[in-house]
Amino acid sequence: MASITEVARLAGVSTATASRVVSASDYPVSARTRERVLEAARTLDYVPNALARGLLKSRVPVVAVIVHDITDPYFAEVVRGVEDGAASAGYLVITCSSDRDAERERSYVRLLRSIRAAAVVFAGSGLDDPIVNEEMDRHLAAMQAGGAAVVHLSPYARGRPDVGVDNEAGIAAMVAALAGLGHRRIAFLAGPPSLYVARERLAGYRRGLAEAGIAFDERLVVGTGFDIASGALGVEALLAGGAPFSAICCANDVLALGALQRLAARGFDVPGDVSVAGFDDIPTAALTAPSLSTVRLPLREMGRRGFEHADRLLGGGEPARDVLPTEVILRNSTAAPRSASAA
Amino acid sequence: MASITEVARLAGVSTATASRVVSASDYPVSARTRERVLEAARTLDYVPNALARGLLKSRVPVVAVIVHDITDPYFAEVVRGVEDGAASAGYLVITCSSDRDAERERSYVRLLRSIRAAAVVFAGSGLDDPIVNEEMDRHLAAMQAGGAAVVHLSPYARGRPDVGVDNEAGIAAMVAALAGLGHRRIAFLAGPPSLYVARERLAGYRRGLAEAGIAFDERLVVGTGFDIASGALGVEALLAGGAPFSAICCANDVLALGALQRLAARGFDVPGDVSVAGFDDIPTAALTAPSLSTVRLPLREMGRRGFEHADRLLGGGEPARDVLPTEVILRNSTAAPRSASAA
DNA sequence: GCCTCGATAGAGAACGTTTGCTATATCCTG
DNA sequence: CAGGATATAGCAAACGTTCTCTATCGAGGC
Repeated sequence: MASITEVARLAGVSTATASRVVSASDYPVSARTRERVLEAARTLDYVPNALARGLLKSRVPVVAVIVHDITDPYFAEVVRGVEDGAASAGYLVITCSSDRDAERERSYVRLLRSIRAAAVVFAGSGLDDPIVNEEMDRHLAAMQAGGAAVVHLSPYARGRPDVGVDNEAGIAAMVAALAGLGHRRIAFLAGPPSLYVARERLAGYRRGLAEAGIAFDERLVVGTGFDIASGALGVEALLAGGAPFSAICCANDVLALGALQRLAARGFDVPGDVSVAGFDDIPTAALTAPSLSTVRLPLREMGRRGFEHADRLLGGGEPARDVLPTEVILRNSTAAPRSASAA
Repeated sequence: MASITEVARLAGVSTATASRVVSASDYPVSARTRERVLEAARTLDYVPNALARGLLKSRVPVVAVIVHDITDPYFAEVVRGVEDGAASAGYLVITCSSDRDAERERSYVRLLRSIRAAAVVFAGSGLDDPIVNEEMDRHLAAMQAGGAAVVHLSPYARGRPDVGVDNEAGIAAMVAALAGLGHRRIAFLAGPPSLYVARERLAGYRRGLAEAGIAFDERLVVGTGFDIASGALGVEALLAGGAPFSAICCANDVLALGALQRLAARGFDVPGDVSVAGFDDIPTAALTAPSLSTVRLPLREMGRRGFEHADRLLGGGEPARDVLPTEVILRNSTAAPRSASAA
C-alpha cells in the first residue's frame, strides 16, 4: 500500500508538497508540480491513510448511529437518512444496535470514542438507567470536549432532541381523528414506560382525549413493549380487562401490526368491529390487510437532518433545534364505530 | 483526552510499560506496577486511541457490510447478524447502502480502504458492471494484500459466495411444493437480470419445472426489479400477457408483497384465484393478509457466519465455504388451484 | 563472592499524515 | 539594478501507539 512518501519520491518532491496536493489544501502549489504529484499518485494507486490523518486531527470521517435495532424498519429508515447525508460529505456510517440495553449502548460509545468517531447520532429514545447513564455522560462529555458532535433524534435523560418530531401533538392528532370518526372509547397501547418517547406519546393520548372532551379511563391504557408480540399481548389485556372500546390507538406501528394480527386471530373485523391506528408510518404499514392508519414521521428526513446537524456542529456551527412535521394518514384500519363498543 | 503518555507519567512508569498493561499484551509486568498503571488509567479516564494503534497495525477494528439498501428487511437482518458477531469480538460495523449502483459501491470501498477497515462483507448480489468492477478489483486486491478480509454472502462476478445458500435448490423446492399442490401453470417474477442472485433463482425455477415435468413457457416469466413496485408491475405484465397461470412464484418476498397488493387491487382472491409465493422470509412475510408462503433463508445466521468467516481469515485461518439450508414455509397465500387457470 | 540467567523496565524508532516555520527563486517597484 | 514582497518548496516536529532492543536488578549455582 503506497504511502505519501513514496508518491513524493516518485514525483521528485517533498512529502509536504505531495500532501498539499492530494489533501486538497489551499496552500499554493505550481501547476506543473501538482500534475507530477497527481500522476505519481495515480501510478501507485495511492489512497490516503485516514488513520494517520485522523491521528493528527484526532477525528476520523465516520459518524455513528445508535439505534435500538436496525431490524426495526423505523430505525432502518433513520439510518438510511443519516447515510444519505453522510455519503455526500464523504463520511462513513457505523450502525450500533443496542437492543435497548443501556450497558450495550455504553460499551458501543466507548468503542466509538476509541476510534475517534467524528459524531454520534442517537436515533432511539433515551434509556432510563441512572447507573450506566453516568458513565455514558462521561464518555459523551469527553467526546464533545475532543470536538466530536453528539446529536439526539429522540427525547432522552438530559433533554429534548436536536432534531425530532412533536410526538405528543402527533398522537393527539390521531386521537382527534379517531374522535372525529365518532369514537369515544379509545384504548391505548402505550409501549415501554421506561422509554422517554413512549411517555411523550402517552401524554399525547391524554391530551387528545382531553381536547375531544373524552374522560381518561386508565383501564383502557396498557403498557407494553415496542414489538409485535407486545401488540398481541396488549389486545389480550384489553379484552381481558372488560372495559369496552371501539378503537385502539398504538404508540407505534409495530405494536399496531401485532394488534391487527391478534384481532384477526380472535375473529374481530378491523375496522368493522374495532379500529386500529399506528404511529411512525413504517413501510410495512401500507402493506397489511387492512392497510394501517397511522401518523407519518419523516423518518429518513430525520436521519438526514441529524447528519446535517452533526456536520454543522463539526464545522463550528451553532447548535439549533429542528422540529419536523407529522401527518395523520387514514388508511383502511379505521372507520366510524359500528356501535358504541366492541368487546 | 488522556493519552498513554500521561497515564505512564501518573503511574511513574514508561509508556512502554503502560502500553503493555492496558493493551493486554502477554509481556510480563509485575503485579504492583500493573495495578499502579490501571489505577492511573482509571483516574484519567483513559481510552486507548484506536487510530494510533491502527496506524501501526494498519488495521482498525471495524468491519464493513455492503448492502443494496439497509431499508430492505433482507439486508437489515443480515447486517444485524454481522453486528451480533462483531460486537462480541469488539468490532464496529459500518453499513454501506449501494442502491445497486456499482459506482457508489466502488466509492464506498475506496473510503473503507482509506480507513483501513479490517474486513468488508458483501451482503448483496454482485453487480454486472465490467468498467467499475475493474477498479473494485484493484481496491479489493490492495485491501487483501494489506491483510484485510473480503467475504461474499452472495454470488458475484468473480465466483461463488463464501457463506451463502443454494438459491437454485431453494426456488426449485418452492416450485416443487406448488406443483405438489396441483399447480401446472406457475408464473415467475424473476427480478433484475443483472443480478447474479436473480439468475440463480431463475435457474432454480427452470429446474423445479423440469423436475415436476412441466414445460417451460417463457410468457410466464417476467424480469423485474427487486422492489414492491416491480411486484405490482410484474402482475400487470402477466395479466396483459394473456397466458393463463394459477400461481406466481417470486424471486423474493418484496416482489411477492407487491404482487399481493396489486392482485387484491385487481379483485383477485389469493389463494382462491391465484397462489403467491415469495423467497427470503423477511419478517413482514408473516404479517401480510394472507400471510405469505415463502422460502426461509437464515438471514441473520448468514450475517453472523459472514463475520466469523472474516474473523477467521483475519486470524490467519483457512478460507472455507459455508452453504446454509433453506426451508419452504407454506402459509396462507398458497393453496390448491381452483381450476386449471386464473387469468 | 562471582557469574549467569530470568524477570522486569525503559529508550527510541516507526506507522503516515499535516503544518508551522524557514529557505529560495522570481518578480515588481522605484 | 537594488531591495523588498510574493510565490513555491522543503524540513522537521507532532499525533498516540506498539515493539524491538538494551539495561538493570536480584537470585541462584558454583
